[in-house]
Order: sequence, then structure tokens, then C-alpha cells
Amino acid sequence: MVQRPRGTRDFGPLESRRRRLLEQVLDNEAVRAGFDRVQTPLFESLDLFTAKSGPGVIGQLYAFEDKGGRPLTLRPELTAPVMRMIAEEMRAEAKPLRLAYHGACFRYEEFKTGRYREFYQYGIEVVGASGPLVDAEVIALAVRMLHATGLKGWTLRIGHVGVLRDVLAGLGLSDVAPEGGEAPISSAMRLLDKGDVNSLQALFAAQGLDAAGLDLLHALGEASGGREALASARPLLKAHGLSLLALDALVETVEALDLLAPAPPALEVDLRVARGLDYYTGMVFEVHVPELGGEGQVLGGGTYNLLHLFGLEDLDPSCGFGLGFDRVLLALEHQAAAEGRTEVLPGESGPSLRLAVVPFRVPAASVLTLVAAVRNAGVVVDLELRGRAIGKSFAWADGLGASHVLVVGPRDLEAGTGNLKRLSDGSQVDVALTASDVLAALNN
RNA sequence: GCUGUGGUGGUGUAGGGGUUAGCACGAGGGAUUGUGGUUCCCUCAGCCCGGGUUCAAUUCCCGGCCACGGCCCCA
Repeated sequence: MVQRPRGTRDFGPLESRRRRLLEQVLDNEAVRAGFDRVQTPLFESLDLFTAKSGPGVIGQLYAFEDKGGRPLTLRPELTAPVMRMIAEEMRAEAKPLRLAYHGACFRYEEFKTGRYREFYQYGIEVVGASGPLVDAEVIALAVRMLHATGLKGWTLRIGHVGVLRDVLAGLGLSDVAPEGGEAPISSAMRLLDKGDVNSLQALFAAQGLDAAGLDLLHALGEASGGREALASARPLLKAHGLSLLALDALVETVEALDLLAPAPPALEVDLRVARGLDYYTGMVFEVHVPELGGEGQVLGGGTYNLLHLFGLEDLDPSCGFGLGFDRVLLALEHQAAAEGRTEVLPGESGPSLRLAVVPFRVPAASVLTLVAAVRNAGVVVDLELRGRAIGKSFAWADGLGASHVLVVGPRDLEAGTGNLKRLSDGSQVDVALTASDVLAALNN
């Protein structure tokens, strides 16, 4: 039998419903914060992603050539496509842009729980404005979204790449890249991100710097923790005569965040948060949940410079985040299971009013007008399509989750009525075969 | 890329070198030609794939594939 490709998933009725609900919950929050949904193609030019992330990404891409020999790839993420879209057709729009998106992305890598080759990302970007207030708006939206999903026990970690850059520069590392190489600061950021202390020491030595500078980094790490880290970092930076601009901006962001969103279950300020990627320039943040083990990051974002790649330097930096749709859902499912709940998101079990119509030994055509009319009124109507015997019809209706069954047999048809039975208590009434009468009886 | 565990009807499982491979749920039909969820009967449907050992492999061994974990990575 042909199986679904590795790392992909099918979503049955229940899961599909749950996914649509989650998307709706996220959309509601985005819309309330003034964001509009956009959509980009499933595949893009290969160049788009190598320009953003370097040629190294190709190994993880579903890259291919079309019949014209154009190098293309399934999209591995959505930020770059959205940036491309902005550059290509939204230059004249009023700024700042607040955009939201949701869709499948593809990466060729080992898949496991919370990590698939086809995965879904929900994200937002603010383009054309920057600073502590924008950062706060972006984090606040992330917090409000997670709050709205009902997710519990997550940790928000906030940092600022600028603080780290200032520290590294203050210690004497250059941000100028040598010919064909990487700027020492970038190398250090990457090594810090990996937690590779040995290589970091080697780097300092190679640059002819006193390894004692590493003590400051260590001290910053010690200072990290709750939001008090912001206060304890100040004297440290001052003592080394380092700039306080980035730190002050972060303080402003956190203070604004307090006013814009409910308090997250846990907030950590980590001034050593680094990103191995050069385009992150300012605030960075991420959200973790304990349920998912090694794949516990469910959201990540920050301030970044990417639009210069499209000739829009004046719009840099932007700020946004990507939310791991699948992981959030998984975490919610774990939490629901742990609490013995079957409903992961409220409302996923379907409508409370659901009518099964059974034409019993009469031509189905005699009920079709009614079926359409009741549907027009917004009620879910299932039509019995297999000509089942009467008893089986009830079993079928019950299996569907119908709240009522309307049987129309020869006797009823003669009288111009049908027999409506409420499955919850077995009560029955005869109703005229008009939408208004049926609706009245349903709501009775 | 490294590594651990596992694969028996659609689902969940029992078993085990020679078996009619058992059970439960499920699905379809009937008992029941105008009232369901109970009951009874019937039917459907399975040992992941390939190689090896053996008189004999679903069972043991090797490889592959798939699944579930732990690292590495993660734009």
C-alpha cells in the first residue's frame, strides 16, 4: 500500500476541526491588534532562502527545478516570503505594516514529536516601525495568543542581542568581517548561542584579548533570571564603561509589555540570549513549554534586518515572531490528556444542534426542499443517503452526534408532516414539513 | 549525523519454531419491512518488507522500511 511520505501527517475530522479552531483563536488576537492576514506561494525561488540564511540551508530544503530549469524550493519558513512580498508589491502601503500569516512549511530533516517535514507556522511581522514599543507590541501579541489558546506553564524568555553586541564590542571584538570571513563579533555570538565556551576562549586568544573579558559574560549570565536581571545588569555594564542604550530599550519594552498583555506564567530575562544569525539586531524572545522535551520551543521571534536584501534599507529593522502551530497544539493535547479532558480546545466537538433527516420509504426528493431550507437557516443537516432500515437510521444518526432525527415516511408525507425525535430524551413530536415549523420544534 | 525501543485485522492487543493465530472495539448485513444507543447471529479483515538459519519461520538472526524516544541541528 502506498503510504504517506515520511514526516507528513493526515488530519482526520476531529484534528482538522481542532486545527481550524486554533487558527481562529490566533487570528482573533491578531485581528484585534490590527494585523491582516496575507498569503504567499507554497514554493519560491531558491535564491530567496539562500539570500536570507546562506547556502548552507539547501541541504534542508525541498529544492527542485521546474520544467524551465528554474531553481525553486518549497518554502522552509514564512518570514522571507512575506518580506519578499512586501518588497514586491506593498511598497506603497501605509506603514507600519502589520501582517499575519499561517501555512505549511517544509524542511527535509529528521522528524519526531513536534517536528515534521511538513509543518505549520503561524506568524506575524511588523514592518516599517521599530523600537521598544514595537517590540512590546509584538511580544504582547504572542503572549495574548498563547493566553487565548489556554496553554499553561509556558516560559517567556526575553533578551537583547544589542546588549551582547555592546559587551563584545566593549571587550574589544571587532564587528568588521575580514576578507571572506566572519566578523569576530558574529563568531562570538554564534559560539555563545551554542554554548561553546572552549571555542570562545580560543577566539578571544586569537584576537589577542584578555580571556578575563569572559568573566563579564559569565557575570551577565549569573545576573539573568527574572526581570530583576535588568536591574542587576546595569551596574555590571556601567563598571565596564559599556553602552546602556540596549539595556534601557529592553527595560522600556518589558514595562510596556506589562501593560499590554496578561502576565505570562513565567518570565525570564536572559541577557546572554544570542542568535547565531546576523540579521537579528535587537530584542529577541522565545517561548518554551516543558511538555515537549527537546522540542519545547513553541514560539520565537525578535527584531531583525532583512528588508535591505530587497533594497528597502529604510524599512529595517522589522519585528515579528513565528509560532509553531503543531507544537502548540501538541502541548495543548498533552495538557488536556494530563487533566483528563477530551476537549482540547473549547467548541471542537461540533454544533449542539444537528438534525438528521431520514426519508423512510419515500422518495428522497420529497424532503430535499426542506433540507435545503433548514440548512439555509444555519442548522447542520445530515441527510440519510443509504436507504437504511428505520432502526439502523437511528443508530446512524446517533453515531453522527445528531441532536434530532426527522423521519418522513409514507404516512407522514400523506399528512404533510414528519416525526421529529430528540435523541437526548427520546421525546417525539409531529411537525409540518416547513422550515419554520421544523426550526421552531428544534429550538423548543 | 549519532543512538535506544518497537512493528500481529481499520484500531487496541494475546500468543508463539509446526496453531483453524485468540480477544475487544470497529465496519457491513440479519434477528426487527415506522423508531436508536441494549442483546443475539453472520460477515469483513492481520503476523511490515527482503534475505538467512531450519524438514518447517509470523516466531530465531541480519538488512531495509515504518513508528516512538534521547542527543546534534534548527533560518
